[in-house]
Amino acid sequence: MPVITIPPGQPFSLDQTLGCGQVFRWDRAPDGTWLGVVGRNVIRIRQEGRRLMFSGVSADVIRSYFSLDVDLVPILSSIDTDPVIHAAIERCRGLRLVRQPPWECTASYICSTNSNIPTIRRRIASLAEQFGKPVKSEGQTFYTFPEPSCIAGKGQDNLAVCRLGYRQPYVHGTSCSVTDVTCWEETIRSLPYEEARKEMMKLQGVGPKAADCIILFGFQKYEAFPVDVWIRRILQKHYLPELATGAPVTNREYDRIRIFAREHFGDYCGWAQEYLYAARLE
DNA sequence: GACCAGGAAGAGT
DNA sequence: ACTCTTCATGGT
Repeated sequence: MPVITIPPGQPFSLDQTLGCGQVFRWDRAPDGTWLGVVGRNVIRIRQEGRRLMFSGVSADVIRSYFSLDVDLVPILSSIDTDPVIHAAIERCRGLRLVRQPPWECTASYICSTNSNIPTIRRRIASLAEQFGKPVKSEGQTFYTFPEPSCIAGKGQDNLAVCRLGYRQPYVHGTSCSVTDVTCWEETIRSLPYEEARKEMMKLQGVGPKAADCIILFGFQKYEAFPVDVWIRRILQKHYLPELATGAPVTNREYDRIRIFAREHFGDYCGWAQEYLYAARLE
């Protein structure tokens, strides 16, 4: 089995990275091996100290997917501006933002609205099983995440079994809009954050929160700061007490929070967001 | 049953 | 440009 040795001084935790809720298609076996489908490949990967044992793709793909080429220490130093984020960094040290395939990320976060993580995972697994291509590995069958044309082409009837609820027409509509994935990807990639955000929000089912998640997880624009109910709660408690407690995230509040975060945490506030989110439950 | 979950669209102001 | 309402599904 191929091995990557993580350079000394580069924090990395596979469990934190795959378990924090940024990705929806990875499963952890009791022995600590993670299994996931990325692109056309089934990946198995396990961490023992500073060694990563993996199969299914090249070492370069692993390094890129898990952002092991990103120098994490200066990023953590730059966002470590107060005791609250400091505690989150201590607790989740080694968490890295993953480089998610942009289209899969887009469809995933359209499916994520107003839902909990187990439900989101089931929806995305169902999309893959219905429309993706089967891939065999060690005698088991897995499914790639489907291209937009595969979802758009088969009509709404096949989509119904995925039980997306009111999100179904959004997934279908956006699948129809993104006909040329490569071209669409390059367009978004070439735009600066604010413009990419506006462009993403033209897609059906993509509002401010989903747009920020896609830009952060799919396009590595680290100044994005997605605001969901958890992040709002955390910021209300520790940073912005003037926000009303328990209220829904209005549009105006959303902007107020993300602009505060950008100024408070700096250019890498997206990393701060993920550390705060990952540490949310305690 | 009520309430919540990595919200967004559409209608009405 | 800002509220208010509705939306479908599953977990607790």
